[in-house]
Amino acid sequence: MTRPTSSDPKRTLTLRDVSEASGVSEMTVSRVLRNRGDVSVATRERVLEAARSLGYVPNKIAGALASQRVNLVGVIIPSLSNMVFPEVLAGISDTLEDTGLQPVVGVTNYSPEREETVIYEMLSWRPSGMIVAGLEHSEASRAMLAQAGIPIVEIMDIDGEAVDSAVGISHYRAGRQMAEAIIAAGYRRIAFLGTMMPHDHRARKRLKGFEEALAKAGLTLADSEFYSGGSALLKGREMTEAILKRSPDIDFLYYSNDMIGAGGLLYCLAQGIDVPGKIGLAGFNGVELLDGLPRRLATMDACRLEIGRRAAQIIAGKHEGTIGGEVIELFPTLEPGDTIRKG
Amino acid sequence: MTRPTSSDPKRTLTLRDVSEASGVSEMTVSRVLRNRGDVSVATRERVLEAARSLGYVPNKIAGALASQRVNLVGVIIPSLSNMVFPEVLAGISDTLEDTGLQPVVGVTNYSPEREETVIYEMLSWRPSGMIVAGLEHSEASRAMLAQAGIPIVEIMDIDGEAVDSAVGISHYRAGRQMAEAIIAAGYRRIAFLGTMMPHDHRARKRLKGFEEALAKAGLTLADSEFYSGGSALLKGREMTEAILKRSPDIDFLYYSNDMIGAGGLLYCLAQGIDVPGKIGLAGFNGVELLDGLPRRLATMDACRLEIGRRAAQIIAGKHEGTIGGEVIELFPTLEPGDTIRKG
DNA sequence: ACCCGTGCTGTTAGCGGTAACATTAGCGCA
DNA sequence: TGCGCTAATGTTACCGCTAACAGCACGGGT
Repeated sequence: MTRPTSSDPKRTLTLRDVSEASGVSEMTVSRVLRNRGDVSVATRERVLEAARSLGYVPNKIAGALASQRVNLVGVIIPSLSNMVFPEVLAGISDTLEDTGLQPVVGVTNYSPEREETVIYEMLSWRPSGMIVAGLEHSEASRAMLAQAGIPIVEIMDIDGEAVDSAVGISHYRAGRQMAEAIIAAGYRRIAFLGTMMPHDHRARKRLKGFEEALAKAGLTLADSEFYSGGSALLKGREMTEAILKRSPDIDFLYYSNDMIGAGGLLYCLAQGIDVPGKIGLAGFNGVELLDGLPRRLATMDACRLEIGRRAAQIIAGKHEGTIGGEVIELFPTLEPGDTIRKG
Repeated sequence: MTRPTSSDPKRTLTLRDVSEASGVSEMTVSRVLRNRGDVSVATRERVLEAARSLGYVPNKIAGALASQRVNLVGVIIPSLSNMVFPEVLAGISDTLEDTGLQPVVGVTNYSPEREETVIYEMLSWRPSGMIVAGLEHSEASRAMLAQAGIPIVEIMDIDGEAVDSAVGISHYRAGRQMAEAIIAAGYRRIAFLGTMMPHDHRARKRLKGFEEALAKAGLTLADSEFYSGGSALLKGREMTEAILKRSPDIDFLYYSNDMIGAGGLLYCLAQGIDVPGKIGLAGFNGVELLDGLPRRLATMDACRLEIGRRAAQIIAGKHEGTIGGEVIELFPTLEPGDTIRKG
């Protein structure tokens, strides 16, 4: 109440103010502002001018309530602190851009309880659709999503049952594929390094596929190391040091993500270890960061941008009409980089 | 209309459904669901049970319209694709967590026009407060924020005039301080490497402070290199190579962010250049990533978590009462790392 | 002349909640 | 016994906007 603000806004403006200022009914103002229905050029100009000069900002809350339409799409992801979800988001925003829909992000920190809360909060705003990372949710979460009566797209993963639609890759198969490539390249004493976050289902599925492919070749994991929290690059370095000290005969290190893989790579190079001759390395994700490394880490692109795009398309499409769940599987490409022996 | 969903939800539920199911008035249901006012234990139980079994999710749109209260805080940032804003966000979420307020993120991609749109959209949901990165906005943006009648906090930067409140550091002084430290360490042929994004005002201010401090010591930038887009780590490497080839007598490289600084560091180490003996390096931001590098890059912590926290506190506080803009300056600490000669 | 379509504008009735006030029952106490 | 008080619940009037329909002037076809 102290600082002066231009043209004292004691009360926030409504359609009525614009209507009075321009001498037409509220309804006509509403029509002008939404570009809907027929309005003569003259009144349109007059209304726009009035709205602009007053600094009117429509109240979407009232609008949404009256029209039963909300241009929001809820996007629920576990974390923002690694590069993977922002990239999915970018794909979503791009695609939603020219549909009038707008993404609203919620973060769960890999906690199912938190996810439940975030979904509940999100749904209470009656969005036009929801994009949720992963297929694993609490019973209550699944129920809420199923009941919501809006298109739901679960992303990243397709190894499981979707509530409605799904777009993603098979992490299980991604793990297998990487294992097969490693075995084909002649590595035999293979170790795994990853997170121990119990709720990173996708990392778990990759490991499962990986181990099964090893088993098929008569191999088992030679060693493994898990971490949680902290700087991934540093953890990668530390875990690599630890595992190589403990099991010096290891000839391959499979990391659950590129960031720790990069840490491991830097460690190996600093130690003068022959990569990929003596030890091979591989990560997962295809993060941009890797381009700047002294040597290109083998990895597997998780199709993040594409996943975002497809998910957004589904929402935007159903928004227009079609009903019915669809599951879209994308196929990651193995990028051998310079850290797996050729052939 | 094809897939079966549990207990067919043709129409979405309202208070009335819960009220009928539990035999009390809508008002009482509303009270129970919001924990407000006196309700007997018996009816409370009954209502909760009914709500739960129906799977009722309240409609916040209607609630917000009726109560003229929205528990959202708009957060507008230029980008999600470098680690800095997610960290600010983390600070904001943490602090908002137990205030009943919820952040909603908008991304501008460093475009003032986009920012204007995002602010407009955001305000049209009548949030309880807004947190906006930077002090530079279009006239229209500033006007909208000023008129909104809600607490506004501009973050990251304090070199300029705030619409309402501000929390941040002086990038200008941060640049000066780094220059002084570099000069004090005995470096004289100093180059700058950074983005050429015309809208990264904070990087610009750092450079300005940096150059002024050089000037005071009778120095000027020996060379400079700019980039845009692409993998920052890779760009850092490439720019470093380019600048060192062009100006081999450079003895210090000041990077506008840690990511390109890290790329430069990796390049120098790979080339066997004596760091910090022959060439010193410094970045800006204090990103976690750096912990995993072979050598710790000199940098300056931008207080990102703290900025987020303080901004959120201001919003939450004003939400409760106080009015009046406040400007909080935080002071980044110089972390010399291992890439500046000692004294 | 009549009717009907078309272009523009206004009126009415909610959307699904909540603030504020009204109502009722039950109780202690003078 | 009757008053005032509190606890528990209900009633009414919106919140700011939009869907749906109504009104009206004008013009052209028949």
